[in-house]
Amino acid sequence: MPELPDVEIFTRYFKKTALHKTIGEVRVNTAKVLDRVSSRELRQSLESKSFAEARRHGKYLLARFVKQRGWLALHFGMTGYLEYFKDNSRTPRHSRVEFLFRNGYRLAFCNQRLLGKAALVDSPEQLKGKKDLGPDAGRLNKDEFRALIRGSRGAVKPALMDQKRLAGLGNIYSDEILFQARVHPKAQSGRLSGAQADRIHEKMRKVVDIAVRKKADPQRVPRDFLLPHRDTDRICPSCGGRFKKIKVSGRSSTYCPRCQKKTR
DNA sequence: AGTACCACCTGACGGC
DNA sequence: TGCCGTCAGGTGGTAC
Repeated sequence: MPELPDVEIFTRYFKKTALHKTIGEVRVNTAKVLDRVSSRELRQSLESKSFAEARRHGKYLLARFVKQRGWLALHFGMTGYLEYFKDNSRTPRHSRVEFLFRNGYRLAFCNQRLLGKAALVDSPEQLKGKKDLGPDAGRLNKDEFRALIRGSRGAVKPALMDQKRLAGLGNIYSDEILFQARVHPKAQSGRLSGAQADRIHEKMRKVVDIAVRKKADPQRVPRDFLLPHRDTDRICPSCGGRFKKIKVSGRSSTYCPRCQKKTR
């Protein structure tokens, strides 16, 4: 599930539940999710420390811990989420790493499929450098976006999803943004008009903003979004036509052939 | 610089 | 009921 809006919600959840509490123990249930850090190293870095702040960049959650400098970086893959719960309640099924606070609660980093990652980095900047991440999609202004999107060749959808260009958008929200901007996912990025680029930017800001306000819950976004129709009736809320499903650079893409023409 | 394909994983779902 | 292929909102690597 996790794209920018989801990770934003996770970050807020993390802030509410995990900041300023002493970590008594770190439990690694599935070492596979550790990215270039051993269980031992993770434990030694975090035990008897606490998280002092958390932020998000693209699809990453970053949490700074204190009494020694360092940041925990979480990437959620396709099926990741966080769960904060009381020590004596049932552990979530796919809990891979757990932070056991001294207050008797735990935070679990859950992942059904093991595509998520937990890593330690020196700083958010170091992570951005290491992963070559572009600016966050939620904090990109119109001119930056225009230059970015028109400066790339190939189809517009893979450009939106390219984390090196701009960080945070994935398959679902890229489809949503292009639907609202009325641009075909295979439209050539470099041939977009200034007006089209600006429209995509405007919709990107709008979609991200609303999705976050609706807690990234597809059931709660407005009915004129693509999202609530994508896995249900597949009827375009704008024209009443059927959505089409195609592959665009290997990812399944849903769009409305009547509302989203390649050229306009 | 693009794209296409594969790999990494688990689990749900539909067809037979 | 069971087996099988397909698909899923992630990234990273390879080859062309």
